[in-house]
Amino acid sequence: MDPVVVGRRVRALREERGISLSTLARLAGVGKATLSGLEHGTRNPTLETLWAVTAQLGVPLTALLTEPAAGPTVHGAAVTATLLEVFTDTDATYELYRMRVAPGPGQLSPAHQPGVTEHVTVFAGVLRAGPADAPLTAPAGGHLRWVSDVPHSYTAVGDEEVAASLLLRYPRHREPTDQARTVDPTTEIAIISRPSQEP
Amino acid sequence: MDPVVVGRRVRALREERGISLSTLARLAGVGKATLSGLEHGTRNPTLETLWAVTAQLGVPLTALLTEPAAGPTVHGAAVTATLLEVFTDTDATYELYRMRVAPGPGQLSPAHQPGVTEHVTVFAGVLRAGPADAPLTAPAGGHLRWVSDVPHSYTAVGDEEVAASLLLRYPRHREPTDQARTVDPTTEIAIISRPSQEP
DNA sequence: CGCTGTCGTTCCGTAAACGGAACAGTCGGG
DNA sequence: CCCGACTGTTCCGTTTACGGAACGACAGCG
Repeated sequence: MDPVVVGRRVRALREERGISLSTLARLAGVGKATLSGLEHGTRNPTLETLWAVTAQLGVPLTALLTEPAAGPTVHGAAVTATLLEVFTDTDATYELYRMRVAPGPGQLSPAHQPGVTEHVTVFAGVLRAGPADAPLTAPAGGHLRWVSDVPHSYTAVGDEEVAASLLLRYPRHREPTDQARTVDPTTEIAIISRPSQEP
Repeated sequence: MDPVVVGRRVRALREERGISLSTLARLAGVGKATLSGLEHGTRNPTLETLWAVTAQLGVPLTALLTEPAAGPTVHGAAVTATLLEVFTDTDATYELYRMRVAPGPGQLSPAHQPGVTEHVTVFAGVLRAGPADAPLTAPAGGHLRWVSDVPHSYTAVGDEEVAASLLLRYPRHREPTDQARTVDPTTEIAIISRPSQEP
């Protein structure tokens, strides 16, 4: 792990909050020299120092050291999705992904079960996604939503990689499939990136 | 964060692999005294030391530093938000939260830095949120977006608790060189929702 | 112009984290 | 028994990360 990367992230997080190095050092109870060296990557910070700084920034230590893939990640032709959270509600099951779409020819995904909807929030780049016969387009900051019981596509418009969050909503209608539709992330992810057998 | 907890995890990981303290110290290239003190929590380890040890154990640093069960949760009057992920892009830093809004009187949050936008996807319930003087409403499946450089509110409509995902976008700070003002996607969003001008 | 405050960096003495060596304790073989 | 190889802990000199102070740069104000 590169201490320079850690330092850049600390500085970025600090500047986003609009507080100065001196102020953050005082709030975190560390010396200004320590914080300055930490942000430049010229020091080899102590766990205590990192903890004090990140606690004041309100982020977990993971935010600085997030080199490994936190969750199960799938790679498709153009789409790379990381599962962030799965949770069930009274009437539906939700899966929240962080998605990246590489520029190029895009990717086609098969239909989901009836009633499944997808909700995409675009962070960066321009994304064209939705039903294969009528895709929608959204720039950074935009939002897309469609019923994905038909084949649907994901395509990055332009040369920039698209970053987005993808929410899949599976309505709870009792599925008597013997295949024990579990909440196993791997099977769910497989649906996204890889054609699965239609029943 | 308790260094004793970190030490216990290191020792547990090491013993799971059936290797001795001496050999791990030798493989990781750290002194036995360092590793012993680290496992006992009597030292305040350096990032370099932690990295060397975890690399030999084959686990990410987060395995030692991640909080049990979840990230930090922010509790407000009506809003409970847990930070899921922080990631930085070329243009901005994003913080993705899972948010719950309890029914009843809402909650008012102070303004963020200029250019910061919030993106909310509602999973369940009906949410009214946005700038305090002009909030927006979205049912389950809906999506809200606003520029949060003004005080903004979160309110659950009805008796049902609201579940949603909240994305905070902090654009990278670039001091206003108006002559070099390029087509920044943030600008478009700002115009749509609220014309934020320099004071 | 100086005065005053804050910005971030650099200098420096001190405290402590570091690696190497020496330490007691344990196991198995000659 | 003795020995050697090993365990993990403790001692110690060196290295270095630490916080405080001093520094130059910049901005607002009289």
